[in-house]
Amino acid sequence: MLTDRQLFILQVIIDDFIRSAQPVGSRSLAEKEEVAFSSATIRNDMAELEDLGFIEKPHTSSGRVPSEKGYRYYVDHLLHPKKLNHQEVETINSIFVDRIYELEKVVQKSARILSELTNYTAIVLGPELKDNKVKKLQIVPLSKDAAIAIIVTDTGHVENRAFTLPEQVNASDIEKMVNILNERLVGVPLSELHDKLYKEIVVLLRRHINNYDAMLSMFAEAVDVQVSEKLFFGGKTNMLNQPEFHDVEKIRLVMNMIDQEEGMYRLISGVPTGIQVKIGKENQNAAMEHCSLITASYSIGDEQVGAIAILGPTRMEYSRVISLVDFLSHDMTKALTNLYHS
Amino acid sequence: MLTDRQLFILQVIIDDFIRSAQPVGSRSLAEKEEVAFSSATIRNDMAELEDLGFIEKPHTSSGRVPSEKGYRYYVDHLLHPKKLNHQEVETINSIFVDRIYELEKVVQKSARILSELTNYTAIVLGPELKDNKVKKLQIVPLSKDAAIAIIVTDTGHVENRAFTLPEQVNASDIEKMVNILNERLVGVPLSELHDKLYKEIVVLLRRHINNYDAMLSMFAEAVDVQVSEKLFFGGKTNMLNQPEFHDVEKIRLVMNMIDQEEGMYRLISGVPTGIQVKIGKENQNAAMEHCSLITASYSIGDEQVGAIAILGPTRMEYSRVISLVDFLSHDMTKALTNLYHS
DNA sequence: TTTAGCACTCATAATAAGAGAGTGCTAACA
DNA sequence: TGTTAGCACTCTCTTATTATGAGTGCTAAA
Repeated sequence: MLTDRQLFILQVIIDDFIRSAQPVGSRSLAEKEEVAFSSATIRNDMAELEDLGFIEKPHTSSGRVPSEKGYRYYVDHLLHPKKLNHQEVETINSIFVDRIYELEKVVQKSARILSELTNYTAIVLGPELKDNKVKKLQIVPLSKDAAIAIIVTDTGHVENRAFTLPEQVNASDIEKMVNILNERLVGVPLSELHDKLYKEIVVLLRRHINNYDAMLSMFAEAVDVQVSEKLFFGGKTNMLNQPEFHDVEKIRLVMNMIDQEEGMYRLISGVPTGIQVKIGKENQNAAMEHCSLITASYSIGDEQVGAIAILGPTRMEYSRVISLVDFLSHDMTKALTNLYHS
Repeated sequence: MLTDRQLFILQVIIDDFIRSAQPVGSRSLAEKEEVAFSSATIRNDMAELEDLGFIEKPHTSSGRVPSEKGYRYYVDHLLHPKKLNHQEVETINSIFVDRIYELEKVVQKSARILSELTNYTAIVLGPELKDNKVKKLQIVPLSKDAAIAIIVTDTGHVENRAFTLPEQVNASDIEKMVNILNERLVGVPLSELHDKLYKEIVVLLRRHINNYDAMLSMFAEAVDVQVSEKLFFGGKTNMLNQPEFHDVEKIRLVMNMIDQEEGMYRLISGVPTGIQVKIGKENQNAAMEHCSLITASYSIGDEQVGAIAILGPTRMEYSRVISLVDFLSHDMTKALTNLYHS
């Protein structure tokens, strides 16, 4: 069982290491104003903390460094949330002065600003579209055999995709089809589009359109493509500034990870509601072994639709980052809810 | 004046250095099969080449390294274009099996494949849109005061932007407006859109629509936003694999450069027709001091519309990269011209 | 004109010696 | 019993010293 003093020492060690990136020794700790014990006392407690696995020594006669378990305990029990200063609040709020229907821009800007505030890498998962409802469908023929399908959703998102026109389909067929689609599909959530097309629409098309089956399958395919949420990044290269990544070998893995959206997507999508901190190996990913990922979800109304994340070294300013991410996610939820849920 | 032998030696030095990244000495050169002179002879020629500034020594007693001037001469006069092998041709051609109207995808894929073939960073500037012609305009109201403007061009590109609806504008106004816009603007190049709106359309709108001036200015603003060509990247982190960038300081500048699209855009847009090689300081950019940039333009018909670029260390496989970039740019021109210019 | 030979240079690697920060342990102290 | 002072010990890091060797420039011979 840990004494209060030991916990205090653990906390000071971690705080210090987060600041300096240097192993911290008993002597330098004892010299701190807020620490009232002698270096020997601290050494005893350090030995205990090390036995329990909260801190470790890079080598026999060096200061101590927090272990992942130490960070974990720190995040779970020792953290006092850092209050954001006026400046920071201002900066975050400035994200939302933009025209809010330009959702992509807002999200993009969030990522940029968050990375600038933290000096880490920010990743924002744009709001999920599957619950967006169709506002308008359009087919624009480009040539004899190609056309563009356009879907506008109630949130102002526009999806478009090219598809091949079957033969024997003429302009009036297309017009009829667009009419039918709009009559029947406006208000339908994107996630149900495919089903509706094949269950309800197919019947109507059969009646009115030549070669309806080819046309429908082409269109459906165009529309069906996974409307995946998009990732936005800020400060992709910030990791290069961290002293623990002064070694090119270490950085390569991480940079590759960041740059290859797929892996990041897997990591970010499907985070639980609220704030989550994943430290080092907890990320279950070799590239992230020396990184921590702090995520926060945001919602429209009660439904979680996206996430914000900060990727930094395990030696991260947890307290400050958590506050920032928390604040932004709430702001985001507020803004989106106001917009789409009132 | 350089003798043939000196030029040959220069070429072998550069070829060797490109392969090994190590300064090359007279002895190791003399040992090569294709070199028939003694190391002493080579030393004499090297001294000459150094006097003329084509090669230099990192320090007094090390082998020689090509200077920028050396690379320049090499690229301009010594290069024998490397024939692409079957595999490479296949790979590049595979880019164009995709449905060609999915232009963004094709361009994206080009960047990826080019970076994989070269192990450098590939940048592709998507085709310019300013000569695209309007195929269809659409306004989709989202709420009382917001709407989405959509422009579809004849190349299948879809631009969309949110804008604020002025008060006193009702659904029938919008419908009228869309009709007028489509009647008058289909076939107009995007670059002339703004002018046409304010010269021809404004007159018509005045007659038919409430609050036409507010509506027009809102719409025009939405439509006016610079439809800037988009950059696509492949292998952003490939630079990390280059031994000359094993130092984090050096890499930071370059990575920042790559990541901040703006600078890259300035560098790539406005390249001349055909292949261009910019070596080191020729790029006029501190971050690119140790990099070379190989660019090739591609066209639709006779008109240059975009560019392909490879960014690598000055110690780049010029011969191979030039061939690849050249081949791809011609393929691209062919594909686009077939599509849009026939 | 080319090449062999040789002294010279200088980065790199290996080795040794100190300095210093930090530890663990013991014994004294409150 | 918990805390602290003292001290020997460990181990990294820095600096100095010394080979080692690849490579050069120069001279003289072929």
